Amino acid sequence: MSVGIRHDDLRRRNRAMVISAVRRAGQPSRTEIAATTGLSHSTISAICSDLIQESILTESRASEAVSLKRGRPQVGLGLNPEAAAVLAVVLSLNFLSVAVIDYAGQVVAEEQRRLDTLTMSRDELIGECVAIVRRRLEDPDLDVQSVARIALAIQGITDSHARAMLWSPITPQTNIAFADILEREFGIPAIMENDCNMMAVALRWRDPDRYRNDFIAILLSHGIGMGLVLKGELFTGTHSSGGEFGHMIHRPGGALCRCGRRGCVEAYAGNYAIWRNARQLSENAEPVADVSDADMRALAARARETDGPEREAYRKAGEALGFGLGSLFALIDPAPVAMVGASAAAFDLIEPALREAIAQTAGGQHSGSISFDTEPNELPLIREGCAMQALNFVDQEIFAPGAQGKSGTIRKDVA
Amino acid sequence: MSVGIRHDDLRRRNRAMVISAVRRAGQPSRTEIAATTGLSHSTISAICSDLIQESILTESRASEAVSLKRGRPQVGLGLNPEAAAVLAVVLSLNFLSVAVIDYAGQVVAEEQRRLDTLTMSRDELIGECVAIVRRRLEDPDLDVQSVARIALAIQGITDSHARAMLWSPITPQTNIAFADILEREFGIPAIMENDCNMMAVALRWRDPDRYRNDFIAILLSHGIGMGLVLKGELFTGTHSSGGEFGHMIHRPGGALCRCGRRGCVEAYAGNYAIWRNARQLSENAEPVADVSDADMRALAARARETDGPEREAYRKAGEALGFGLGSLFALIDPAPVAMVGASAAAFDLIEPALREAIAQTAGGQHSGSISFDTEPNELPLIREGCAMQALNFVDQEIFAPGAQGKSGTIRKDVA
DNA sequence: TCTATTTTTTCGAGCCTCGAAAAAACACTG
DNA sequence: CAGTGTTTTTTCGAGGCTCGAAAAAATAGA
Repeated sequence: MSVGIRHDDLRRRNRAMVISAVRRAGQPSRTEIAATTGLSHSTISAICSDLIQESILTESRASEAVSLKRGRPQVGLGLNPEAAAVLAVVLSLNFLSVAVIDYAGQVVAEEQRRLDTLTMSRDELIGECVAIVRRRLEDPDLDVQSVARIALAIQGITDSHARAMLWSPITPQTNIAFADILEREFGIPAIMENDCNMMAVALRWRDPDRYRNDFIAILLSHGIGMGLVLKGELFTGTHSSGGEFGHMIHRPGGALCRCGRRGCVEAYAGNYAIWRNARQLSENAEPVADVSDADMRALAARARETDGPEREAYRKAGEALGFGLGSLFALIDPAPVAMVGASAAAFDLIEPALREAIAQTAGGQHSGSISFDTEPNELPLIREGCAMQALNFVDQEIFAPGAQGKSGTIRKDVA
Repeated sequence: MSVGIRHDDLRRRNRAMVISAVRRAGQPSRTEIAATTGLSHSTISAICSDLIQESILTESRASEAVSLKRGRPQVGLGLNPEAAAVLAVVLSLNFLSVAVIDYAGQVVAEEQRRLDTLTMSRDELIGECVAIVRRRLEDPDLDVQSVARIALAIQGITDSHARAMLWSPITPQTNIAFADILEREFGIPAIMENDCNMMAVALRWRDPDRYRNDFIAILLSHGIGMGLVLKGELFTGTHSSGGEFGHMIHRPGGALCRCGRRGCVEAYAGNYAIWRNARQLSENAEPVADVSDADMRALAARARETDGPEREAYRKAGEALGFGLGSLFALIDPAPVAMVGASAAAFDLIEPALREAIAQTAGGQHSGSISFDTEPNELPLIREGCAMQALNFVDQEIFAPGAQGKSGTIRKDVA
């Protein structure tokens, strides 16, 4: 069962709260931090003075704008960019990218690389990931000592401990424990995340007003993915990254899905499915491996022009997404939705049928109030989410325990 | 955002841990509690001595069995049955029941009553609930002062704050704030729970080995309901009790559901749907209001005898449940399932088609390892769950803060 | 320069948990 | 039956943490 609270946990947790308050607010004063955390001014003062001593926070004498008030001006506190750095690695179809992000969240270096992920061997794939990380770590401008975390996001299913890729559409390989591999290779804590989950994390940082405690990020791409935040927490399955919205069943025994099964939402709404329907191929036709963004754009253009099979294909996609969302809403209640990925640019073609379908489901009672946002470019989102997830780890697990907390970590390992 | 930890929270939380350790373990010694909570012996000793002083725990000199060891014998600690009492009220179709449960979890009194919920007016329905509670509270054997919580479970949708029934199949009335009504009437904290959620809570208390952190309880009755526990927490929707598994879409535009929509899982697997299919009525036929348990048993008997429309009706039910579970498993990964309710007695007729359907879904890869338990009688489960939920509230919210904690509660109200 | 105002730090009080040692309560042994 | 060993529980002082109140610091306005 859950464990009792030790006395030393208290400081650790409150330090964590202060750090995350600073990360969220940007340049808050001690007074503002006290207000948002509910802790007393004296406690905040003590914690902040520790954190500054440890070079985690910096005083940014940010009197500038706000000095309209009388009284002693507030001193803004900021994250010290040099306190740490993290690496965000994103592996997607035929594409590998890495970014080095400082502790304040700014990108300080990046590198991108085209690969042929579908045909690479297991060792080649791992080798490329290790190599791109190594090149960044060998950058003379980077203090390797400061790199505190590597986060790797991949399209596909990861395990719930965020250690391994279990399955991915971008490679025939399965069960690659990327997190363990990178940790062993570089001696830096690493984590393996699902791409759609990272999209959701990033959306929350980008627009916390809209994407607060409960929302859905759906990736409309070659396949269909989902990142789900419920009650302020990233939702994951019990064993895997979960949230395989694309493989909920839309029509039992229906169209052939890339996963080999039939009737999945993806088999109607994935790019290959839209392509297949637009071409008026059989629902049993083998899904094509890839459809270029240009081809999809052409398809969408044609659908907008004439009421032919292309438009019908998008309609079917909308219907599948709508009934899928309806079933999802039956479970979790309606929530704001972000449509991400190339096909989000064609959401105008998808939306009517989608809304019509939702209206026929349990979520339908609020179908008018459900709002959709679109964001055609998923890669920056995934990278941002990755970076925030990694920085969050540094905040909570490395800096919150503090210097003597390290002995605490060791004790935990021993126990 | 989440709030910092005050110093006084520490004691409150650790008291809560001790209380829940005792509730779980039955008669643990101080040493055992120290082991399960991870707190030091001295802390446990201090907390226990407080709790005994406050008559929340009792020392039960339970040397009896375990005195095979040398050394000072352990002193068992138990919950003091007289420390408090709770009321568990269960409102289901044409049936209202209440039980008084002491702090140790034993039923000390109960009352049941037949009603005609479908035709009762709003005031009559509320009146019956208030009256049955009042009769229990007026029982001279009961110390009214000790009643610390009323939990009311109802078939249907409740709100996520557990205050009101939003919609229920047992009555045409909607939006009844039962929790507020009972609180105002009796001045006792009350809560409004969903019946299936309470089933899940009870299952976990009954068999914590099987129903630990992730599992599903499905009610097979006139309608189809679900209680879901994920990561050790009862899963609820963002606005409502959520988990409306029965209204996930099985076949878009399909059979007419009791909710007025089409193609819901329930429209194939609810008693009325099985009845409708067994009678070979149209899928558009209006759902009947109720099918007696005897009729359903006769249906099942006939389905076991001959391969006619009855058997086919159960097959369709299994198929709908299977594809529904498959979609659910796509979202949360497979988990143990308990089939509860009268139709669980016919699970032998449902299971083959259910497993066949699951095998065609994303959850299918583990379809062999998914295990189903059946429990035909839902009412005792719901009442148990209600009682545990109420007792848990008393543990966490009343006894954990302790005597001076009450000022804390007041301060919270003010803030 | 003085005053009012707001932010931040300082300081002592009050709790809480912990480890070590002591006390308690028994079984076993000769 | 007294002495010894063992295990559980309590006691006690040390060390931390947060809090409120008061003091100090830093500025705008008069």
